[in-house]
Order: sequence, then C-alpha cells, then structure tokens
Amino acid sequence: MSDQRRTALLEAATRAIARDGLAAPTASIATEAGVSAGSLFNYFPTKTTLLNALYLHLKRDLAAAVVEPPIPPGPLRERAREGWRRWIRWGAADPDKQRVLMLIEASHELTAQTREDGIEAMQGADSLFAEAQPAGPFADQPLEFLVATVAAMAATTMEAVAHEPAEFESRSNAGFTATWGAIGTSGRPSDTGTDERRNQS
Amino acid sequence: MSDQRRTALLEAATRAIARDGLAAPTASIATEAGVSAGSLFNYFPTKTTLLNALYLHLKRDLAAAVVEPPIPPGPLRERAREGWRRWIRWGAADPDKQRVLMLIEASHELTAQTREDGIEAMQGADSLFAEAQPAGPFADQPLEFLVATVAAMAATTMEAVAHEPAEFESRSNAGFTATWGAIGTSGRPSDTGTDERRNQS
Amino acid sequence: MSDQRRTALLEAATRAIARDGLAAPTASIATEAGVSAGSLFNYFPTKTTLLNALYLHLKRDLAAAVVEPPIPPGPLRERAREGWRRWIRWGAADPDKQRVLMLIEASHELTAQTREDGIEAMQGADSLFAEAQPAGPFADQPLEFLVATVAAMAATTMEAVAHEPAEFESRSNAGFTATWGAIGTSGRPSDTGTDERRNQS
Amino acid sequence: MSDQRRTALLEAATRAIARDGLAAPTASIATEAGVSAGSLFNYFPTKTTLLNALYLHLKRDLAAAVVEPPIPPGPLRERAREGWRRWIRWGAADPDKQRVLMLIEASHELTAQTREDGIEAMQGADSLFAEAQPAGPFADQPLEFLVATVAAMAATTMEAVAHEPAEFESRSNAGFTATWGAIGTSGRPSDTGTDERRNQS
DNA sequence: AATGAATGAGCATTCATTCAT
DNA sequence: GATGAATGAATGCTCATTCAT
Repeated sequence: MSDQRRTALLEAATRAIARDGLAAPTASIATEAGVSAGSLFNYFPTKTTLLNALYLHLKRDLAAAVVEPPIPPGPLRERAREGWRRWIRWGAADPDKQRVLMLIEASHELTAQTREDGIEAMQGADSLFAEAQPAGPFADQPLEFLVATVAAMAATTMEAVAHEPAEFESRSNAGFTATWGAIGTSGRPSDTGTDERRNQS
Repeated sequence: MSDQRRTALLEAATRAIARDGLAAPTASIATEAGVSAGSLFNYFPTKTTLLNALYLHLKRDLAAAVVEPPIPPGPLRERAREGWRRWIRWGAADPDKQRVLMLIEASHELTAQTREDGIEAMQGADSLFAEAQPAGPFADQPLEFLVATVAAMAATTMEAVAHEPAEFESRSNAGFTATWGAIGTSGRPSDTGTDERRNQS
Repeated sequence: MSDQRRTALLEAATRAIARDGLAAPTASIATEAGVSAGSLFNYFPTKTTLLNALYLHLKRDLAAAVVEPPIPPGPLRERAREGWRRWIRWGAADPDKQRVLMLIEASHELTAQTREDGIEAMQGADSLFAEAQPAGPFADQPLEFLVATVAAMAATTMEAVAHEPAEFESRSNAGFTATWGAIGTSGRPSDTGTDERRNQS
Repeated sequence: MSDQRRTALLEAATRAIARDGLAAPTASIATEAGVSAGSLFNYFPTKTTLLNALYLHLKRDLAAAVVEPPIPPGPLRERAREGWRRWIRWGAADPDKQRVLMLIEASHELTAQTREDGIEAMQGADSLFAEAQPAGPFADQPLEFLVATVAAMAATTMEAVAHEPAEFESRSNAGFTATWGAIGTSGRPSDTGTDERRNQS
C-alpha cells in the first residue's frame, strides 16, 4: 500500500474532479491514477473518505506553499503581501487544486473533523492576515469572518489569474491591495458608519 | 397554469438542490413541486436546462431585490451601502437561493449564454460598486474582476450572517466596510504606492 | 405497476433463487420475469423487501393449497391426513417453492413482522396438527415446537418425493404415519421416560 | 503447524458463516482465524473447497460426539435415547455448528463425494435409529428417508433448545419421544391400518 | 398537457483469487 | 509457507429520460 500510489490517487482525483465535478466516477480516478478500479478502495474505503482526504491534502499543500520557505521578517503588510503572492501563485500553478477545494467545501461530504483539520492546517497562512484584525472592519467580528473574506478574495484573484495567466503580477497585486484595503483601517475620517466607529475603538 | 407550475418547479429545485446538492434527483424536485416526475420535462427538457433556468431565475431574483424599489439618490457610497444591505438581506431571507446559485456556478452546467444573461441581469446591482472602479485597486483591472470581488465579499458576508442571523446588522456593516475598503482608494497616501504603480507598468 | 408483473417477479425470483441460491442477482430475476433490471425496484425497493414479499407469497400459497377447498369434516386424524397429502402435493408440484422457502427462512433477511405474518398465514394448516398436542410428547412443549416438527417432517417428505416423484403416494403416507406417530400418544405402557409420564397426565 | 492452522480456519469459518451466512467473505474467515487473507488459499484452494471441508469436519465432529465414548449395551431404545441426548447436547453446546451444517447442506456447494462422505461419517450415529426401520412406517421406504427424518427431528429439537437452553432436558426428551414415535410401530392396533397397508401395495 | 411506470446505462462497493515479496 | 496489496468481474441500486395512457 505504497504512499506513492496514495498520492497518485489524490492527484488523479484532483484532475478528474476538476474536470467532471464531484460526480467524477471512482473508476475514472483509479484509471487516471494507473490503478485498478477496486484498488482505490484499498486506500480509501469510501468515496467520502477519499474526498475528505483530498480536501486535507490540498489544504495542506496550499498552506505549505504559503509558509514555506519561511517568509523573511519585516513589516506585517510586506509579509502578508509575500504570503498572498505565494497563495495566488499556488492557484495559478494548478487551478484544478483550488477548484476542487471549493467543490468539496461546497458539498456536504466534509466531516466536522476534516473541516477543523483544514482550518488548523491553514492557520500559519491565515495568521498573516489575521494579525490585521484589531485595526479594521473585522475588529468586532469573529476571526473566521475575516479569514473567510481573505480566502474569498484569494479565490477570486486566482480565478482572475486563471482567465489571463499572463497578467499574474497585475491581478495578484490588485487582489492584495484590495484585500488589505478590506481588512485594514481605511483611515478616512469621513467614515461615519456604525461599525467603523466600533472598529476604531 | 403553466407559469405557476414552472415557478413551483424552480422553487422546489432550489430547496432540493440546497439540501442535496446538484445531485438532487429530478424526481424529488418534481414531487416537491407537487408535479409528477414526467411533467417536469414538459417545462425543462433536460436537467441541464432546468439548472440554467434556475440560475437565471435566482440571479434575476437577487438583482430585483437589490434595485427595487429604486435606491434614492445620494452619494455613491450611501447608495452602495443600501444596495449591499438589500443584497445581504436577500441572502439572509433565504440562504438556499445563494447556496444554489453558487452550486450551479461552480458546476459545468452553465451555458455561455446563461452566464452572460446572468451578468446582464446583475448589471444594475453591480453598477453601484462598479462606479468606484476608477479610483481603487481595480482601476486597471477588467471590470469583471471587481464585480467578482464584490460578489465574493457578499457571499462571504451572507454565509457569516447565515451562521448567526441575529448579527445581521453587524456582519452586514462589517462586510460593506470591508468591500468598500477593498474597491476604493484608501486615504492612506502610502497606499497609492508600490502595487498600484506596478499594476500600471 | 401491474399486479401481474409483481407476480411475474415473484415467480421468477422463485425459479432464480431455487437455481442459484439467495445470491441470485436481481438482474437475473428481472430478466427472467421479462422486466428490465431497474423495473424490479419499482415493485420491491430492495432485495430484502423482495425476499420478504416472496417468503410471504410462498407461505400463503402453501397455506391456501392446504386448506382450500375446505377439508370435509371427519375424525381429526383423517382431516390431518388430507391436509398432509395436500401439503406434500404442493411441494411435489413445484419443489422450487419449498426450497426457496427454506433458503429464505435460513437467511437473516426476514423481518420479525414477516416471520409473524408467515406463522399467521399457516395457522389454518398447522391447526390440523396442533389439535393433537394435548395428547402427545409435545403436551408440555411450546406449540411452536410441535409446529416446527410437523413442518420439518413435511419438508423431509417433500424432499423424498422430489427424489422419486413416482413414489408420491408411498412417501407421503409414510411421512404422515411417522408424523402422526411423532406427535400423538404412543400408547405403549412401557414408555417410562420423564416426559412421557407428563404427556400422559 | 499446518494442521493447527487448518483447524483454526475451519473454526473461524464456522463462526463467520453462522454469523453472516455463506456469503461470509473469505477475508473475514482468514482474519478471524488469525491468518492472512492469502494464506487461506494455501489450505483450501477455493471457497467451495473450504465449504466442503467444513461440512465434513462438522459432520465428523457431530458423529464423534454421538458415538464416543461408546454407548453401553442395552435395549435399542435406550441406546438410541442416549445417542439422541448426545446429538442434541452437541447442538446445544455450539449452535453455530448445526446452523452452518444446514446452510452448507442447503447450498449447491456440496460435491457428490462430500455428501457421500458425510453420510458415511454419520453411519454410526444413524444406525441407532436405522435399526428401528423394519418395524415402523419406514419399513418399505429407502433408508435415507428414515435417516433424513431423524436428522430433521434432531435439527428441530436443537433449534427449540437453542431458543431456551434451560429447557434442554424437556425439549430433548420430547424430541426423542416424538422421533421414536415417528419411526417405530405405535402400540395402537388401529395404527397398522390404512396407510401402512397402502405403502405395501 | 399530465401521469407515473419502464428503461437501461452508470456507479460505488465487494470479494474470491492471484502473485510479488 | 506466509503475507497483504492488486485485480476486475459482479452486484444492488439510482436516476434522467421516454412514452403509453
């Protein structure tokens, strides 16, 4: 039960699901991994198990891509910018991964445990942005709201990059500026809404 | 009678798909609509047709919720804030709609035509935010990028509201402030710096 | 969903299961009934449901064969003899039925309800023998023990007849005499065992 | 070591099949025997082989339980009673064995050879009852009919005991009396009547 | 236009058996 | 001999779609 085969299956699943959706037959996945249809079930007893494993696999892959190698010290904004760039690059390098991540997340296949593990795996990457919370619109909001916002912006940016890969730099930078503008203080004194006041306290 | 039944089918589909995903059987949809299994196909010749129709139906429903009744004149930001509030309220009123919209969007079922029609339907709502483009990080980006960003922020906010409906006001406001911060110029002079310049290169 | 088709399925199931055991594919059953594979499940939502329905169908078939037309009045022994003859004839006419009945009974597929219903269905036939209870070895035993004994003797007799159909009369009569000897008083005074004494009280 | 493992496999098969029916996977049997899935096939080249071996194993186990230690001399009826008691006790001690025996017998897995060997193995035990043949209802019947009848009565008695183990004595005695009444001449003169005469015709 | 049974291709999963180590 | 992963045919069941009524 080689680890290599397990990985081959996860990668094949990524391709197949990106192409055909979650309805992608386990048989195609197995074939695409160069494995017999029955063999897949030696590694993942059910399709749900496979999807959960795949989700974690991809989340960890993303998290690793963001935080490794370590981001050099510096102002928070610059470290976040570097993390962001890596994040978007990860999505640009293989759009299937991001697509599959979102498909699985939107399904009802994820167990609570897997969801938790996924959050934990992303903690290193998320913290680059989470540290900005005390100052911005999310000051009084649950941390997950901020994290979800950053993830949504990243997803949107990745999609924009996917449409025009040559514009990677431009889209990535715009996305980052937008994201930073979203979660940080705007500084505009004229900002008079309820929440802003709360946020500034 | 035909139109009434068609609507019943679309509404039943919304419930069924929110519950069971896109794999929701046409038979359950029909049953849930109080229609026989075969009848559904008199209204929508294939499931794909149904999904496309449903997508448009929901997009138009959302667009109408945002722009009707007309938003009173005023500063752009205030009009946008009102539109945003309506948008989020729409999602809070029936989370199924938003969920189904995203499920269909993430699938490969949408035709190019439907996607286009959906964009067109949302133009009124989107324009509330699109007018901010010339000033912010999306100045040199395709308009769709900005629009997608706003939609992503709205989706994230709706989800946050869905988790805790009692916090509607707080989440909605935070979401709007974040969104406005994302797409507008921030007052910080240093923010007109590095990345924007890069984008223009 | 014609009743005729349902019956055809039950009869096909009887043949297929007699031939291939409980492992008989639902597809063969359907085909053998002149119905498509999927259609079977319009009548019986699961294979287990089919087996339970089949069990009851056969039990009722047997019970009807024994008690209809009504057995003419007369001494208990003569009425029992007539019932027995009908019972064995039923098994001789279509050995598959008896075989399938036993296969299902030995499996774990039967629900408690079905088992009960089966017992109830046989009550008319069983009573021909149950009335003998107060006098014989089963006097102090649960009624089911006697009933099971009679059924086991019938099964054995049917099998013997199946091996040599020409000997129907001989085997059937021997079986009945044996059965009556089993459940009735032997009358031999020399019988000194514990239970016998009880039985004679 | 080989023989020990073979026996372990047969015992594991007994438990697994009693629990799950003949569909019990060879893999569970192997695991339950503390043997690897592949190893089972070193001992039994196919599942059918295993089932045949198991059948014989159990039949011999039963036969040995009935005739060993030797039944002391005495009147036939008393010797038969002792054999019967041992038979039933065997079934009460491990109901799985009897259940599995019947499951295999009812299947189509048995080869003619195995069936023959099984009969031969039981000869010692059967003879306790077979000697009664010349006098009773089975006088003019094939010996196997009588033997099958006794086996069926034993099976029924064992099942009755399994339902209420505390009633072992009572059920066993009733079963024996019934069996003896089935195969022997009853003292009632009227019993030499109709059917026996018919049989001799 | 409505109904709902019939269809059959498609899918996840199981399992006896094989075979490289 | 022992192991246990690999295999792939087989199976129960689902579901979009069709069609006779």
